[in-house]
Amino acid sequence: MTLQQLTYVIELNRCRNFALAAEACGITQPTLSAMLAKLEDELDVRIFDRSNKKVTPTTTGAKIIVQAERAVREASRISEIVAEEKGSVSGPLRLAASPSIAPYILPEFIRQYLKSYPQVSLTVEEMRTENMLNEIANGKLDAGITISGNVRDGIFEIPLYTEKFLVYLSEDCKRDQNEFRPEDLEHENMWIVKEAQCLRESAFSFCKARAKGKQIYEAGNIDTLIRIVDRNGGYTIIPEMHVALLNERQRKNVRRIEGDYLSERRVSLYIKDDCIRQNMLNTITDTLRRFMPEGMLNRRIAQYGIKL
Amino acid sequence: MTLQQLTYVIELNRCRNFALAAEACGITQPTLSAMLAKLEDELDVRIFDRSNKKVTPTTTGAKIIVQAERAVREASRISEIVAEEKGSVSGPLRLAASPSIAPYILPEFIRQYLKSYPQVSLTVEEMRTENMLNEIANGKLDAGITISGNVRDGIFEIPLYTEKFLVYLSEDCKRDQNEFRPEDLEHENMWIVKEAQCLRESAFSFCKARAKGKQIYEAGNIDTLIRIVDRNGGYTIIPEMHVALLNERQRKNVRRIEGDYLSERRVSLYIKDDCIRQNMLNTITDTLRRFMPEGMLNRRIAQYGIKL
DNA sequence: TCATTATGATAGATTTTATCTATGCAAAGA
DNA sequence: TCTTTGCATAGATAAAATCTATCATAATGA
Repeated sequence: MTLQQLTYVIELNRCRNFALAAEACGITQPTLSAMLAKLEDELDVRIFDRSNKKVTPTTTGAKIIVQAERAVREASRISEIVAEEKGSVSGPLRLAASPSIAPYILPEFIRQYLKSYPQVSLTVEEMRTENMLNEIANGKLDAGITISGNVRDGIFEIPLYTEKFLVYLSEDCKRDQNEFRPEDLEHENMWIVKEAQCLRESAFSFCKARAKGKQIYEAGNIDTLIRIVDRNGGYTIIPEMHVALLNERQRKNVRRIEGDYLSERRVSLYIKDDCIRQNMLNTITDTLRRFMPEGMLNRRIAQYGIKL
Repeated sequence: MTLQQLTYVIELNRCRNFALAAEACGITQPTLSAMLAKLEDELDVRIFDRSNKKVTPTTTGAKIIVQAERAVREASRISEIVAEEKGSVSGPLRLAASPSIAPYILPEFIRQYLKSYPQVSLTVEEMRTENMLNEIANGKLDAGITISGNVRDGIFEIPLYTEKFLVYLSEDCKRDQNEFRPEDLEHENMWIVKEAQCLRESAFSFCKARAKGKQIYEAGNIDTLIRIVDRNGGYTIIPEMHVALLNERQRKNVRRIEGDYLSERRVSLYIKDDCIRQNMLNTITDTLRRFMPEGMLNRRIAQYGIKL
C-alpha cells in the first residue's frame, strides 16, 4: 500500500470514472486501473464496484476511502510542518466561519488576506459551529470562526473580538431616543433568526429576559428579518457589524440596548491544538487586526502563542 | 514522500543507527541512507543530524517523526478495516487498564484472551486515566479500562461492571458484626491509596462524608495499605475484587459498608468512536464476560452496538 | 600519533515497480 | 445491430528502489 495508491483511490472516488480520475492524477487510465487492481489485490478486497458501467465504492471500499483520506491528510501535514519551520506562509489554508458571522468579516477578510499572502491558497466556507468543530478535529479544516465558548478536547479557542447586539426598530414604533429600553416595546413583536444557532442562543437569552410569554417569530436570515420589521413593525436584534450592511435610511432605526441584558457576543478562532502551522494561523489574526475596529479586538490573543 | 520512507524514518528514530534500522526494515544500510537522503531532499530539510557519529533528529525532524507516525498509523488502519470487514479477529490489539483496576482483571483477562484469540497480538499495559484517554484519542491505544464517568469527544464509554467498596479492618478494632458502620470507627485512622486517582476520588467521597477533620494517611498501593492496617490498626477501603487477592486470615477482616455512603465504583471500557474494529473490541467484552461474576456485569453494554 | 573500528555516504549494477501506448472486450444507447 | 463509452489487459519502457562493493570520516585506543 502506498500513499500514491491511496490518492488514486480518493481521486477515483471523486470522479467515479477511471479516465477522468487518471487525468486528474496526471497518469493514464491503464495505470490507474493497474494501481487500483494492485491495491485491491494486496488488501484482498474490492474497493470499487465497476461491473455495471458505474464506478461505485463497495461497502468496505467506502470505509477504506474515508480512512485513506485521513492517512493522506496526515502525510501531507509533514510538508506543512516543514513549510512552517521555514517560516514560509504558503500552501492550502482551509477556513470556515459560522453563517451569523461570515457576512460581516469574510468579504473584507478575503480581500485583505489574498493581498497579503498571495502564496496561500485560501479556501473559505460558511459552516455551522457543530460541523465546523468536527471538521477541525478531524483535520479537514485548518481553522474556524464562530461564537466563543465551545470547549472541546484537542481544539483551542482564541478570542478574536467582541461585538454588541443592537436593536433594529420599525419606523412605526420608533421613539425619539438614542437608546432602546426593552420595556418600551414589550407589546411589540420581536423577530429572531432561525437556525443561526449561535446568534439565536444569544437572542433567546435576551428574549427570555424580556418577552415573558410573548410571541416570537423566526426567519431565515437577518436581511429577511429586517425586511419583515420594515413591513410589519416590531423589532429584531442585530449584531453590531450588521450596521455596516444597512442603508442610510435603515441605520436610523438602530438603537443601543439599555441596561444589562445579554447585549454582546464574543467571537473566537478555533484551531487544532497540535501547534502545527502556527505561522500560518497567525496570518489569520494579523489580517483580521488590519480591518477590525480597534475597540472590538481582544488583546489577550497573545497568551495562546498567537500574536495579535 | 512515500509511506515506506516514513516507516524508515520512524525505525531510524527508534534505532538511531543506520545499519540496525535498515536490518529492522529488511533492507540494506545503503538503501536506507539513500531513501532518507531522498526524503530530506524532497522536503528540503534535514530530518536527522548525523554529523557527529550520533544519529539524532533535528528540531524539525522530531516534529516530522511524530507526524510520520500518525500518517503510518492511519494508513495501517486501512488493513484493519479490511480485516474487520472480513470478520477476522487478528492483528495488534493495544489495551490499557488503570493501576487501581489492572491487578484484579488483567491476569485472568490475558490468560483467557490469548486462549480464545491466538491470532491477536495483545499488548496490555497499566496507565493512568488521563494518559489513557489521550492515547486512545490519538490512536496509539485501541481501548482502555478505567473508572466510568470520563466524557470526551471522540471517545465512547462502554460500562463493563460495578463493584462494591468494602472495608478492611485491623484485627484490633474488629467487631463481631458482618457489616461495618462508619460511626463505629470514627476515632480510628483511615488509610487511603495515594496517586491512584480514580480510586482515591471514590475513597475521598467516602471520607468526606465520614471523617470530618480526621487525619488521613496515604500509601502507594492497596497491598501496602493493608499491611499498614495490619500493623498499625485503623481501616482502609478496598474494592470488592481485591478480596480475591487476600489470604484466608485477611479475608476475615473484610466488612461490607452499611448505609448509603458512596460504596461502589463503576468501571468502563473506553474506545475511539470511529467504529473501526468493532469485532475486535467485542472480543474484549466477550472475554471479560467469561470470568466476571454475573452480578457485576452491566447488561446495557449491548446498546452501544457491542454485544455482551 | 597512527592504526583500528564503527558508521554513514557514494558508485554502479540489478531488480522491481510504475507508467506508457496500443488494443481488447463488454455493456449501454441509438 | 452498430456505435459509443469505459474499464481491463498485454507488452514495452522509464523510473525507482534496492543490492554489493567500496570509500570517507570521526571516535577509540595503543
